[in-house]
Order: sequence, then C-alpha cells, then structure tokens
Amino acid sequence: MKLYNTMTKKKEEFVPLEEGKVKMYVCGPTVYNFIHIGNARPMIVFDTARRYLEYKGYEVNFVSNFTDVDDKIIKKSVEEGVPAEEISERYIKECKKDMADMNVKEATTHPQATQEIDGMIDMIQTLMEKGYAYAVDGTVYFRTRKFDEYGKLSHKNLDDLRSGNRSLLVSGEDQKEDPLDFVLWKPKKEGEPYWVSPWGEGRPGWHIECSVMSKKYLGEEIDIHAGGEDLIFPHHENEIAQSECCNGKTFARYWLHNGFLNIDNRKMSKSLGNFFTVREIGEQYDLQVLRFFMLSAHYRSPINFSREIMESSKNALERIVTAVSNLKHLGEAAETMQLTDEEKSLLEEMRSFRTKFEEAMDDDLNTADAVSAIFELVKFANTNAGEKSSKEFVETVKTEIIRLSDILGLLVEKEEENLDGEIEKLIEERQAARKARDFKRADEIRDQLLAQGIILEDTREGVKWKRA
RNA sequence: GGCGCAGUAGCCAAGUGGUAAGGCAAUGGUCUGCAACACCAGUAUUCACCGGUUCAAAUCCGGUCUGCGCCUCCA
Repeated sequence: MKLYNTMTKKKEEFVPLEEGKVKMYVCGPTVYNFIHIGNARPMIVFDTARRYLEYKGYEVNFVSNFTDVDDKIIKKSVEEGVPAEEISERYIKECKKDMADMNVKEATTHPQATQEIDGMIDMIQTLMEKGYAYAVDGTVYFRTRKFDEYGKLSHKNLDDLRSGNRSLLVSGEDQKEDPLDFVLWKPKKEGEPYWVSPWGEGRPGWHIECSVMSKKYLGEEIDIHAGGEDLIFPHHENEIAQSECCNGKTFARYWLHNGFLNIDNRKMSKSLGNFFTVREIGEQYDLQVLRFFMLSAHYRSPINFSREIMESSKNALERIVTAVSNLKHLGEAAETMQLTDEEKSLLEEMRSFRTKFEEAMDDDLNTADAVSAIFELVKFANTNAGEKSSKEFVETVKTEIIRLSDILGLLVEKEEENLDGEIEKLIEERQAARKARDFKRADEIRDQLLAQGIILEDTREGVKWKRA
C-alpha cells in the first residue's frame, strides 16, 4: 500500500521496518477539557489506518499519548481550585468515553507525560552531553542550529524563518542563544506542578514528551508518526531534532498528517467561538455519523462541518444500515439453504467490490472511494437478494457489507433491542386493524408510535421498526 | 514577507493524460391501503477563468481570479 509521506511530499510504498509489524505513534490531545470534533479527526482517521493495516495482516503497535502537563491544564486547575492531576484524570476519562463512542480502538499503550518524566530528563541530559542543549537559569533549550537537518519535515529553511517572522526575533527570551531555539525544560512557577531535575525544579517542554514516549514504547526508529497538519511545525520538527540528535537514528519513516476540520470554512477555534465538542455532537447524533462524515472525504483534505452535512451523512449511513437489516430479515425468512448456480456466479461478481475497496485503501487510505465501494455493494445486495434467495447467499452478502464497514470502524449491524410490551401490543393491534382494512386506526397507531420516536415500516417480511 | 493547499452538478465528494465513481437532496415511474424501505429512469458535452503542450487534459505547463492553512499554543 502507498502512504503520502509529508517528509518526501510523495506517496510511497509502505514497507515496515520489521516484516508483518507496524510501529505507529499518534500525537494525542492535551487533556484540559472535553475533546472537540477537530481532535476527533486524527483519532478517527488514524484509527482507520490502523484497522486497515491490521486487516492487511500487520500486527500494529499503536501508541497515542495524553499530554497531561501543560499551561492550559494548570490554568483550569487554578480556575477550579483543584489539583492539575484531577483535571487531567477527569478529561482522560471523558476522552476515552468519546473515543469508545466513535468506535476508536484503544491504543496498545496510552502513555501519559507525567508518568514519563524520568525518561525526559534522561533524554535532555543526553542532548546536553552531546552539545545539542544548554541550560540558562533553570531553563534548558535545544540548540536548533546545531541540527543541520532542522526544517526537513516542514520544508522550511531557518533563514526564511528568521527574516520572515520578525516577532520570532523580537519576542522575549533573549537568554536564548538563537531565537529558533526551543524549550526542553522550564523552571516551575509558584503553585505549578514540578519535578526535580539536574537543572532545578520544573517541568518538561511539550515537544520532548512525544520523543520520549515514542522511544520508550516503540523504540528509537518507528514506522509511522502521525497527527494533525498543524503539528508539522514546530512540534514534529522539534521531535525529529530531539530524537535524531539523541539517538543518532531516523526517528520515523513515514509522517502522516490529517487536514483540518473547519466550521463555515474557517478553522475551528476558541477565539472564533465556532467549536463543538464531541460530547455535544453525540447528544444530537450517533457518533457513527460523525465517523462516517470524517471518512467521506480524504484525510488530507480540509473538511467543512455543518448541520446540513451531518444530516446528509446520517441518511447515507442509514442506507447501509437498512440494507444490512433487510438482509438479516431475508436470512431469517429464507426457505432454501444452498446456493444456486446463479447465486454462485453472483458471489463471484461480488468480489469486485472488495477489490475496489482494497485498491482505494491501498492508495493512501482513500476512504471516500472505499465508502463508495460499500455503497456499490449495498446496491448489489438490494438488487440481487430477495425472498427467493438462499440463506447462504443472503448471509454471505450481509457478512461482506459488515466486514468492509468494520474495516472503516463503521458499525452497521443494529443491535437487537426489545420493545416494551405496551408498544408490542400496539403494533399487534395495528396489524389486526390493517387486516380488517381499518386503516384509520392503523395510521393512528403509527402516528402515536412515531411521536414516541418509533418508525414503523410494513415490509413483505412483516412489520419492522426503528428508532427515529 | 516566506512556505503550502484547494476551486468537479443544489450540497458533499472521488477521479493526476484516454473521454466525469459514489452519497445526500429534488423529479418522474414501479411496489405499497397509505407511508417508509427498495428498485428503475433521467439529471455536469463538462471539471473557477485565460492561454499552451498533446492524436487526446478535470488531469501536464504558464498566467489570472477566488477561498483557506502554516510560519506563535493548537488535531
């Protein structure tokens, strides 16, 4: 399969370091609040990448961190008058709930920055010893210009950065040797969480966390490092500098970055007041709809979020769910078991959808095309499966739809749910009324149930219901 | 100022040289007591605009316009 590598700006054939295994690191959220739908994009996109790699037979060691020491967390803890730890623990829990609701698999390891401070101190010390870092008054800086390859990921050159951005030169910290140097360790301020280090009490800079956690759980050289496109510079650039200077090895071989999620064609941000949390969206929609929406475009393109598109996504996903549900009923009602010759050849034909699906995913995770393959399969199912179909045929087609959807993390099989007796009774009464051609009463009952959020559909296999 | 991305039907969106996938919405038809589901049909002679290369371009090259992002915490 091919993946677009930000480092080379090309789609490259993916070849893991170790055959059959993938070491993958995805930068996770800073846990100072509920995650927003922008945070959800890399989670969903790279979870899908992982699922597909697993489908291809790779054993994926998937690491995604929680940044639990940060200015924003400290700010929130001051506001609420509780320890920073309480804030981060709370939102890690909430984040995990949201991830589960979006059907994002748990990482192999979810490290937390505060649990890895020793490793950070070690790495900083090594960088000091090698001359890549220096300390001034309790702050440790990375000596950016000493790393020749700095800028190779974001394709920037240091002189452009200097001349292009005057504020960088002017801004504050004149104790730095060079304006481009960035912080590895910062001294504590009164009331802030801190750890003891050779440079005094303080806490790590943001970038060092990921370098250390990636190294500890995946090794010095990994296959895939991923995150939002805004992390390319400076975060990932700095990680590369730290890790490669410390370890003397290539840090990551493939750099994957997702595009942004916009609201009304503008970047979602607090200052614009245009952001939604995953939790809020979850109150209005099944989060499967959010997942479907995110997968309906290519992961590197920006996507625009709106209510209209959520409605459209909801209806589209419903089409797949309905098809699976119809196949299920057909399977239960099927009169014959064995495949007919005609069905055998139809199943041969059906393979083409999986082929299309795989070709799409092999081409830099083209989920939009993969989804369209599922829709073509749905159409195939709706057209070819009927009352006369054998049980085996119907089951095979159903399983195929579920299987392909599952690779994308989309759950399309509705869980069995029992209605309460009251409602069952009403449905039976309505059936009796219909039989007696008392359609007025029948419609009355249908409207009554609709008011309770239950939609009835009269199909050849009997009455079906679903939640509105 | 530097770097980069995008502009495909009402909406979303795939498609990087060979004659426009898929979905939503809307329309007509079949099915249905009605509705829903489903199916069928038609729906972009055309891919922001201008010019060029080519037998052939939405796809390549040059230019123009428009929108957006990064360069500072950010998914």
